[in-house]
Amino acid sequence: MSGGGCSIVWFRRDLRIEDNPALSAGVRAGAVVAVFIWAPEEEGQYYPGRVSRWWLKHSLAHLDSSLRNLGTHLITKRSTDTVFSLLEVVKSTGATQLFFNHLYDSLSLIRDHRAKEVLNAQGVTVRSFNADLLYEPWDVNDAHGRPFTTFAAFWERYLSMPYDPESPLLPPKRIIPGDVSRCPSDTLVFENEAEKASNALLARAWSPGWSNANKALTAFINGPLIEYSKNRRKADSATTSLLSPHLHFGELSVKKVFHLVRIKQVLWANEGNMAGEESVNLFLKSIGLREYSRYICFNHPYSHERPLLGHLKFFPWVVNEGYFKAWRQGRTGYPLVDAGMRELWATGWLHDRIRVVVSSFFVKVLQLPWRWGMKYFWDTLLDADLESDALGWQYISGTLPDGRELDRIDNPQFEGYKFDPNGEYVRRWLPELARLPTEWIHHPWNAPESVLQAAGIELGSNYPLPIVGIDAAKNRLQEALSEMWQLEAASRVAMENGTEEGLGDSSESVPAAFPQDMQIEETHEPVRNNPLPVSRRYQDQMVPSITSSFVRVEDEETTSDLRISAEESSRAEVPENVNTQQNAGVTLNERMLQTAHRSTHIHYNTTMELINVAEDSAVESSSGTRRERDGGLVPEWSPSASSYSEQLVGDENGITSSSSYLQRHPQSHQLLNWRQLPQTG
DNA sequence: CACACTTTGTC
DNA sequence: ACAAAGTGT
Repeated sequence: MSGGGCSIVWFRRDLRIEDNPALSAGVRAGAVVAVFIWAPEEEGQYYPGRVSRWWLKHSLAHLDSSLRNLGTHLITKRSTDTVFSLLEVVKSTGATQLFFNHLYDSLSLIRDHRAKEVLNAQGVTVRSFNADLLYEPWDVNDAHGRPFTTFAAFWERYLSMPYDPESPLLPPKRIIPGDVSRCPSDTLVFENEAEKASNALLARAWSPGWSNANKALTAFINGPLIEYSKNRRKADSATTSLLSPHLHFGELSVKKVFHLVRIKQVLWANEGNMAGEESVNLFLKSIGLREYSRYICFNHPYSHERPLLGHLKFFPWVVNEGYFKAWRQGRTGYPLVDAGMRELWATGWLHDRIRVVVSSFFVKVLQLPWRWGMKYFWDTLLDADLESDALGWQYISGTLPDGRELDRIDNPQFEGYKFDPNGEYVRRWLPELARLPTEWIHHPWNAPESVLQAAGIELGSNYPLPIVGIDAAKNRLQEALSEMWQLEAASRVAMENGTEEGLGDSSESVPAAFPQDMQIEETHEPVRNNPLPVSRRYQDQMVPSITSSFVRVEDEETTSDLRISAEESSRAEVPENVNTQQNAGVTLNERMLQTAHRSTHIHYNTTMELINVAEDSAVESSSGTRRERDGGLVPEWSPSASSYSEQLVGDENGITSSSSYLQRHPQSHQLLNWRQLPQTG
C-alpha cells in the first residue's frame, strides 16, 4: 500500500538476494523498487573492460530473474549522473526511502555521500549497510584507535575481533513490488558486436549470477579447498577458488564465505588435519587481502593513483610503449611471463601467482609505470577490481609499508621452474615453444642451437629473445633507485627551505599516466628513455578478441621488432575508450565522508577529514564534466584546482621516509596520509 | 656440529 | 626488514 511510500533498493556491486542487508531492509519496510543504474562514464578512466562488462550483464540478468521469482523485477537505468537518476526514480515511484550497501572506493564514497545529501534534501530517508566486508573499515583499529598500516597487524586484529562478523541473512521469501508504472527501465548495452563475438567463449568457463556463485563456493569448499595450500604454487588455476569475479560483483557474500570456511576449519582442526587447517588459513588470508584492499582504499582514497609511500613518486619510470606492448602481447622473451600474458589476453583470468610474476616483471625488469599495468589489469581481468588491483600493484611496486623490497628482482626463469616445473603451462599458452624440452622451456635463450632447431624455434624470429636481460635490469634498477633517492632527498631539502611545491608539483598525483595521456606526463616526471613522440595519443587498451588473438600474435612475431611504430600500435587492440572525461570536480570533505557511512562516533580518520572542499561542485556536477583537461591528467575526483596546492604541501609533509620502509614505525600513519594539512604534519 | 652466509617468502 | 629454512665450511 502506498501509505508509507515504497523503498528503493539500489543495487551496485551486491548483485545477490541472499545476505543482502539493503534488500532485506527494503523488504521489511514494505514495497520495494529494485534499481540498477549503469553510469560507466562516471568511472572516468576506469570504464569497465570488456570481460567485466560481460560478467555484469549476465549477473544482472540472473538477479532480475531471481527478483521476478520473488514478485518484482529489476529496474535498469542508463545514466551519466547516478544521483540524478536516483532522484528521477524517487520522483517517478513516490519512494520515501533508499537503501543501499556500502562501497569503499573513493569514487563511490563521494558519489554515495552526494546521493545521501541530495535525497535527504528531498525528504527521502537513506540508509546504507555493510554487505561487502566482514567488518567495516572504521571498526578495525590498533590500540590507539588508528588504522593499521600493515596487513599482518590488520589481519591479526581481524581474526581476534571481540565479536564475530554478522551472520549471513537469508534471502527474502517474497517481495512486494513498488509501483513502477511510471518508471520504465532503460535497455542497458554492455557490449558491442565485436565484443559479443569475443565474449562468446566466456560462457563455457564461467557462470555469472549469485546462485551460480553459491554453487562455485560449495564446490570449492568441498573440493579444492583442502589442497589449497599444497597447490597454490602451481601456475594452473584449477586449484584456486575461482570466486573472485563472483565476489567482485557481490554475487557472493564474504560473510557467508567466511562462515562456511570456518566450519570446515573447525572440522579439520578436530580431525587433526593439519594440511586442511593450513589451507583454510591461507584461503582466509586471501579473503583478508580483499578486505584489506577495501580498508586501504577507505583510509587512503588515492591508493589507485599514488604510491602509498612517497619515494616512488621520484622513481624514473621507463616510459617505453614498445616494452608495454611486448608485455601485453606476451612477447618479452621470458616464457612464464609470456604465457601468463597470453592467458590473460585470451581468457581474462590469471592465477594469483602468475599475476605476481607478470606484474613484478613489469615493474622491476621493464620498470614501466605501475599504474599502466594496473590499468591493463583493470581492462582485461574478468575479476577486475580496483581496490584489489591497487593493493596488488602497490605491493609489487614496493610502495606499501609491508611490501616487498624494491631492489629485489624475481627471475622468471627460476619462478618458471617453481610454478611450472614441467613446462605444461608454458606449452599451453606458447604453442611456438611446445616442442622445446623442459630443460630449456623456461630459458630458451640458453638452449643449444640444435635443440632450438629441432623444436622449430628461431629466437628473435618466432619467439623473441629476452627483451631485457636480468643482469641489465638489475643494474638499471640500481641506477633508477639511486636516482630516486637523490631526487627524494633534493625534494626534502627544497621543502625544508620553503621552496614549496617547486619539485613536488602535481607530479605526485601523476606518477605516470596511462599512455592515452602520456604527453602531459612527460613534463612532470623524471623520465628516461622515451623513444616515442610525446604527441601520440593512445587508445585505451583492452583485450583483443579471443579468436583473433593468436593469429595476431603470430602475425606480428614475424616482424619481431620490439620498437613498434606509432601507426602499428595505434591499430587499436580495441574500441576507443568511450569516455575520457573524468569526474574531475567531484569533491568531498570531512563532513561528507564522515556522514557517508556512519554516524557520529568516528573521529579517528585523518584521511578523510582532510580532503578538500569545493562547495560548488555538487551542484555543477549534474551538468557533466567540469574540469576536463584535454589530454587529460589522471582522473582526480577530489581536489579542486584551488585547493590543490594546499594538499600538496600536506602530501610532501606526509611522505618523508628516506631510508627503507618505515624504519620508524611510529610515524607510519603520517607517512601514509595523503591529505595531511601542513599544520597537522 | 656449530657457524656464517644465501635463499625464500612475506601482501 | 626479517625470520625461517637451506647451504657451505
